Amino acid sequence: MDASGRVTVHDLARAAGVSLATVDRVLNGRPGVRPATIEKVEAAIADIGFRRDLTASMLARARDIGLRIIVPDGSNQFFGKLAEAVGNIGAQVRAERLRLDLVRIRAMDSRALAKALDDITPQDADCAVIVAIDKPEVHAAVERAKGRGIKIITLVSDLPGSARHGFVGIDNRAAGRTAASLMGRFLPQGGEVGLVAGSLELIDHAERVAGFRAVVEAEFPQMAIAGPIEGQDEFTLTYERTLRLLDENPGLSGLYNAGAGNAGMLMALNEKGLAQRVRVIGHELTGPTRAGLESGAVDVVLDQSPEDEVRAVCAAARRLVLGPDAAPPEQPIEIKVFLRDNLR
Amino acid sequence: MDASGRVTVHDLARAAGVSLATVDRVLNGRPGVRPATIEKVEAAIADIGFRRDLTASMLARARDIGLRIIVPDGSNQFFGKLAEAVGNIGAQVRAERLRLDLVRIRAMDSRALAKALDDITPQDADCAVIVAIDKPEVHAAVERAKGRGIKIITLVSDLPGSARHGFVGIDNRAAGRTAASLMGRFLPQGGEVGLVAGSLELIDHAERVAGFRAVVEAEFPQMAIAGPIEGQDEFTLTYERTLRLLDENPGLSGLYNAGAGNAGMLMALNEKGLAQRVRVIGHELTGPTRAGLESGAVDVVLDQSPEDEVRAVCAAARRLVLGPDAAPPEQPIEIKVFLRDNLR
DNA sequence: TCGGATTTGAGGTACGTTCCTCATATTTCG
DNA sequence: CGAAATATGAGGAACGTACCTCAAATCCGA
Repeated sequence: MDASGRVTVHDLARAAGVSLATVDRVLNGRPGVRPATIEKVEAAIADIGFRRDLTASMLARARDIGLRIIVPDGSNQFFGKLAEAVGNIGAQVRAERLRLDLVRIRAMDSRALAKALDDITPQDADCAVIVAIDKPEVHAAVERAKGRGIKIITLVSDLPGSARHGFVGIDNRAAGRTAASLMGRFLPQGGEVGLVAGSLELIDHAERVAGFRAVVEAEFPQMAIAGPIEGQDEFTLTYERTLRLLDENPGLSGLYNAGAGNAGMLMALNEKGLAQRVRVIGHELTGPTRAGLESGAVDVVLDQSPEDEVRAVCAAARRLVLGPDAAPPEQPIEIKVFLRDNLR
Repeated sequence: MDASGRVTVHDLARAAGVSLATVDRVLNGRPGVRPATIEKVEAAIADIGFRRDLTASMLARARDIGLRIIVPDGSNQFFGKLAEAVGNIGAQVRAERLRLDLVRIRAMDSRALAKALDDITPQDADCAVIVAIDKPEVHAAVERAKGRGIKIITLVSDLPGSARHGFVGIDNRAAGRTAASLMGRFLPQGGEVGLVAGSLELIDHAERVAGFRAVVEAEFPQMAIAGPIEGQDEFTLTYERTLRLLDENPGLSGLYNAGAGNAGMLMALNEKGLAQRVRVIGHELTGPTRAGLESGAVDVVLDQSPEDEVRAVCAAARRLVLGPDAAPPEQPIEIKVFLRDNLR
């Protein structure tokens, strides 16, 4: 240890009894080092407690870490906010040498997603971030990208069973359970609750619905469930199907929307004059849900903060590209619970 | 990857028509530069969009930013978690050249706090972090520390009207309002709710109680409030006073604890066999509240994450010591809402 | 044991800033 | 106007790591 108290690569080389060049090869995973030597260096790292100085490391590599973030396009408010968050956080992390570039593709189009992945060269980006669709062509494109040395992170929607390097998003089952737990307490003498989703073919929506169901069955047997209806996260479709749901179940006392079509659902509710009487729980703090909270039409919004998610993606990418101690340890994105009273 | 479209101090010097030395003087607030020259440099900064490269900056200054974090001692579970968070986050941010050192003093002892502040020399730390107590001796000590060039950040509990450089903590009024909003929905046909606090002389507790009251009066007139009782955040006192509260109000259907004495309150509740019947909302996710959520004795916990707060303190300190773009923009700590179903 | 392949060493430059010294230019004021 | 005070410039050495080149040492199989 030198006078500054800081353990440097030089100290490490001395401690391991090898040259600086070899230490560098080990630290940066370059080839041409015998396993025995690698072990010697790693032992020395643990021994003297070496930790790579990230500020120096970032400075020395003299290049950015590039992330290509692929976000579905369309009218979905949440993905709009996500894209916006990429812009905001991107500006902030530029000073830390992370470069975020955003690409938007048609929603639910797995071909377009695969093509966007194939388009990425190692020159473009070190890391690809995708909102996954669980289809064979996507799995294949992920494999190919990995073959080119590109790291893959799934965002919001995971790709189970694939070789992606990491996932950033909330636990959607827990979100559904939380919604049910609140709804059950809101309706202590029971009642009928309508379920709304975008599509049960979207893994996150399906998981929320399943979580909701599980808690209702286990803990609130006095509650009945109507639906789910599926509105494809589109305004008009969600509006129409909600209207029908309300007509068919005139005594409805609660509504849980596990999907994104909040505006349509709320319009139907308003039209029926039920906005204040029916307890409403929805997802994602966007224009319509925020307005709903403020007017009292919506009671609770469960939110996955796009900003937090983008930040987590940045941390994960740093970790993947620079090594495990380049970022705070991975921690799951938390589900935020908003009422009118704790809105920012 | 990028052919280095990077704007450096050299570019800045050229653009401003001054030397590198002068740019450095302006950037780091060193004396001996005419106002007119400073303006010239600042104009050039805006003009060419210069942003200081923090990785290089941190590397070059070759010293850590030191934070002295002063946390109350005692049986309060939350401050225990806060101290723990300082340890954890401290280990993480060492690689970013932040040095956190923790000092614990007797809780509620403003003299001890003032002394701890006076003990800090500029060699020890660049920045002092305190859980403030609103007393003259603390104000005075803050002034003296500022005089020595030490930055001051208040944590959890602010020091209104003082010269502290920043505050990190939640909006406690909003927390109280949120609790009331949930409680009101939990008891749609009204009922009596007991209020518990540590001490109304603690600003944060008082604000929570006030927020709770305000919402109940404005929106849930069918609800009645009993208390508040004050348990000094101590186990036995809170236990005894809760028992008395339950005896005097046998029909109580809700309990809101704005303070930290959750263990005592829950023990009383259990002893009366009311744990499942009474709706309970408390603060801070600690051992007792977590157990309460899991057993069903507690319905909701409002939490200010100590980890988030320590991280925010680090960001604020960086901003104070290195300049405004050394950290993400200041954003308030959010109130987290936990039910059993979204526990981590 | 030789020759080629692989592994290791030595040393340098670069990254963008901070902080230093010393010299020179400019301003201020008696 | 001249001397002292103040502003500015020029240049260089860190900070700790990455990445490069070239040479030397060591390994391995035939």
